[in-house]
Amino acid sequence: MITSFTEENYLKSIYHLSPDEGTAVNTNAIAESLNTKAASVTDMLKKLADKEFINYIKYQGVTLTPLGRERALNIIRKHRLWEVFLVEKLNFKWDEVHDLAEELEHIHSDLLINRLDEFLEFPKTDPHGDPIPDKNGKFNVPELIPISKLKNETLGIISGVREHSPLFLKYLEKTGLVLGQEITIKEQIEFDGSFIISIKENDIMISREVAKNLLIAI
Amino acid sequence: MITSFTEENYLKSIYHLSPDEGTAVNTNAIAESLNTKAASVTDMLKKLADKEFINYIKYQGVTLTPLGRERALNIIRKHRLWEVFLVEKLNFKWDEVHDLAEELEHIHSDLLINRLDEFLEFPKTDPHGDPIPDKNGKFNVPELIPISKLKNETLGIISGVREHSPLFLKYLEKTGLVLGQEITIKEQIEFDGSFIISIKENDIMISREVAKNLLIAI
DNA sequence: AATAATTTTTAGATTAATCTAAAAATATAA
DNA sequence: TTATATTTTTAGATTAATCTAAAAATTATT
Repeated sequence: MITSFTEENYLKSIYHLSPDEGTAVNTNAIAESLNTKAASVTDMLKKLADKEFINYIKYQGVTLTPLGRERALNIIRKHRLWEVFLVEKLNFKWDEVHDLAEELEHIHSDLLINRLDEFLEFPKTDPHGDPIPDKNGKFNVPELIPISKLKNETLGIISGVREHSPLFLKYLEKTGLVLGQEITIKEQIEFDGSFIISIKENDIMISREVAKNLLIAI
Repeated sequence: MITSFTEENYLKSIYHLSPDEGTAVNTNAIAESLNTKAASVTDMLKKLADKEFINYIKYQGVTLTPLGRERALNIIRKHRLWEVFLVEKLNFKWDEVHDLAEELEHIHSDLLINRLDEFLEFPKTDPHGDPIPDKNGKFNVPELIPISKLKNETLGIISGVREHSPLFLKYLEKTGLVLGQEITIKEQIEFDGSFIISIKENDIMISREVAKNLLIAI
């Protein structure tokens, strides 16, 4: 079954908005995430339901069918592998690759993406630490915890982000908060929820907002 | 000025159908090359003329404006660089890359394509011997001559093809008629216009049809 | 449980790209 | 040079994706 770029973006959006597999996703949430209107979403949901990519009951939101989930993961796989390519081979920064990957993810060829995977030596994560599904859609969800939930004196390695905006990523880069960096949580300031963490022998302060969006492997 | 995939395919088609810059291209020729109908072409020509990519006079065919030519060459540049990438880095065969490059050529980013160009070490030709325009749209047209126009005892190097169908390319590959291969024209058979050529100490026969589509640098 | 607020869907348009069929213009041939 | 053939354009529909405005359904609140 052929899918248009638009359909693929809807499937991806529904996937990303599902906290777990069974929970239904709202029309409005999809509309917001795709910068479109609820009426447009309803139209597309009917179409995706016809094609058996989603389970759709009027007014009740949607869930992905196994077929829809497979397709969504295939697109996410492509997105993340292209991101690795852009960063590893073409020297893009991690804050520059998202929009390009949004285009590249829609290139329709499993052979191409599997060759790319091989060329990149089967990376397990993308430049933001997000896991890359293998050709069968399987991937490990690493157990990452936001700094905001960690206790003082915890030692860990920066391994992912919850927020992918270029502004946030550039800030992290500038501050040395890059993937793989070891840090220690020193203390939380009660007043505003900000944190003092130590990184490379220095103590630095990060806001609660940053702490919530920086993921650590312990 | 943003261009849709469709508009880009029209520009590319018009470029490829212009034997030289001044000569107008017919509506029907475009329709045939894009597998569409003349009525659809007329509609699109009006649009491209509005956007100042082409000079269009009703019933008189079209030529590219400098802007249209620039855009066409930019797409061709992308197409050919992606083909090099697919062959050199992802181990595709020269008969497998066309359709993929048709998709990849529409990725909108000059930065990406310039980085790719650099990564590939600024190739001058694609896997079929076609020249790759540089970032300013400049390229050398190599002087290539079809075997069918060469005299006996001419020695030359296979450097391009006039026909890009996978069937033809696979045949060439199987027969050892690959880019860079040195050959000598031995004789032409008057009866059917076929040729006997020598390649790696062996004499082989190729049809007139093949001889017309195999380009040689002398 | 009735009312208010919110969410979602329907109805009816719009735009880009396409089509078929018919009309108009151009090119070719008697 | 008139008639015929071919090419191109116009007219009017169609499809995918979108929109606004209004109606319907669901959820929240008194």
